[in-house]
Amino acid sequence: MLNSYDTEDKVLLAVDCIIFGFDKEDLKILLIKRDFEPEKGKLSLIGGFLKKSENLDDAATRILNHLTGFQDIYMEQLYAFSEVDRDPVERTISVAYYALINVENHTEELNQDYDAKWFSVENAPKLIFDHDRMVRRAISRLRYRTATKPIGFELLPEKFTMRQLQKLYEAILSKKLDKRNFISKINSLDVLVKLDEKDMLSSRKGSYLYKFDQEKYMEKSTQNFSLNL
Amino acid sequence: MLNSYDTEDKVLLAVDCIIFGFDKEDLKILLIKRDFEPEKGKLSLIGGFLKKSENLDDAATRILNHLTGFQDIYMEQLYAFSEVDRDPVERTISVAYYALINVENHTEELNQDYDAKWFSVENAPKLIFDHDRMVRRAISRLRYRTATKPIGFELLPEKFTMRQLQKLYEAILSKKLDKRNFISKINSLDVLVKLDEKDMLSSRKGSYLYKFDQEKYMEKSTQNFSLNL
DNA sequence: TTTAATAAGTGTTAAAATCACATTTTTTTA
DNA sequence: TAAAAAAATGTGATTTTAACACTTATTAAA
Repeated sequence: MLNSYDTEDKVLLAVDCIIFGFDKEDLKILLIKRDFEPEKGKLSLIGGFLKKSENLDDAATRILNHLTGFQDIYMEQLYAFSEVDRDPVERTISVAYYALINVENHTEELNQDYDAKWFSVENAPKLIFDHDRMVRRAISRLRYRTATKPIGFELLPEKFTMRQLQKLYEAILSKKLDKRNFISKINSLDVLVKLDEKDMLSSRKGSYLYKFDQEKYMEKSTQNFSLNL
Repeated sequence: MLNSYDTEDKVLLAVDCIIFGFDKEDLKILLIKRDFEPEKGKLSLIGGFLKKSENLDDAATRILNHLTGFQDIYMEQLYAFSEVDRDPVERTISVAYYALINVENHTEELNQDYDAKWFSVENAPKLIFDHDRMVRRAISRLRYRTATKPIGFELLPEKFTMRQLQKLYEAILSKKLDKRNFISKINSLDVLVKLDEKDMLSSRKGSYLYKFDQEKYMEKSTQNFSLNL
């Protein structure tokens, strides 16, 4: 059956995922050694192709789950990369997504069939194709997101200290923050619950653990706010 | 020649353009009556398909130029829309772009072969497919952009009054602004040049015309800044 | 020619937000 | 019991933001 679209070009649509993780100190990204030509053996983002039967969000979720085993992950569409020669094999447009996860909770479930490893975002290795550009754009989006959504929490374990939360924001924004000012700004968001429990690993005194107030957190995630750190 | 991508699905990649214009009072978008089935006769964004030989930015520019005659227009990629059934004819992913133009300067050069007309963004008509969603997302991006780039200027004639600039920002943000505060914030951006000329159309006293300082403007457009209105 | 009308132009002040900054507390281990 | 280590906590100065009203320049009408 003919239709007016029949003379148009069709292309491959890739989905590449920038997976951010945090391990108490540094912001990391998950990379794999590409196991097919071209650029076999080089480092690459986790990626795959869109199927006709799914939308891009679903494809991103499927690809992430397939290559890592991760489920229920925060993902957001980033940008479509479309330079004509970006993939030497064939004309491919790639829609990048970024995801946020907590390294600790997810490292054991990492699917070992694929050689995925965490790399620090600072001094990251060179990636194939235009994947470096994707990472740079993802970082810049992530920085913006911290100012509009309570996003950083996705990267932390369920219970965490203020210090850890601050380290996370410092890693994302790549700058030092003042402890007292940070705490009062975070508290003013009104999404945290202070627990009676202390974390005794980091100091002799021990530091209080926090978790978020699920309800308030969901509320703030759907609204917009402004957090200037 | 076979390669590892051969078993993957290929899809049509559309590019749809949200073209914002400003006519001294209201923020508008340019729409066309679709002249082919399905949904023939209904209102739609300006769109077309990506060719294998071009990237998305080039496709957006080509499509805009072809359907309107406009050239040298500010465009920015917005988002990829990919619901499986978004286009009933065939699986199509659409990457939306938005553009900003000055209605006055461009209405005469509007290509009359296509039945393109300006519609107010407030009380806009219902559009085909998911084009309404695209418009909503474009407005929200545009609002954000006003806070980070000297973007609004693309929508004004070369010489304009402070009043016109304020009206533009009011239309984009959909709220009233204080005249004195607005002027001082704009001036602090340091991109405007006050001319000796006055616009005598709007009042008996006449109001000074401004243009931008090209050099400073370009500087600020590439940097980021923060303008809270 | 005087007056009425119209939008333009212009500063100040109070309130709120931001930033810089240092000491005390708790606990463990030597 | 003293020393060490990180946690916890508040204030004051500065900057930014927001609210607010009268005077000026000009033209058209009386």
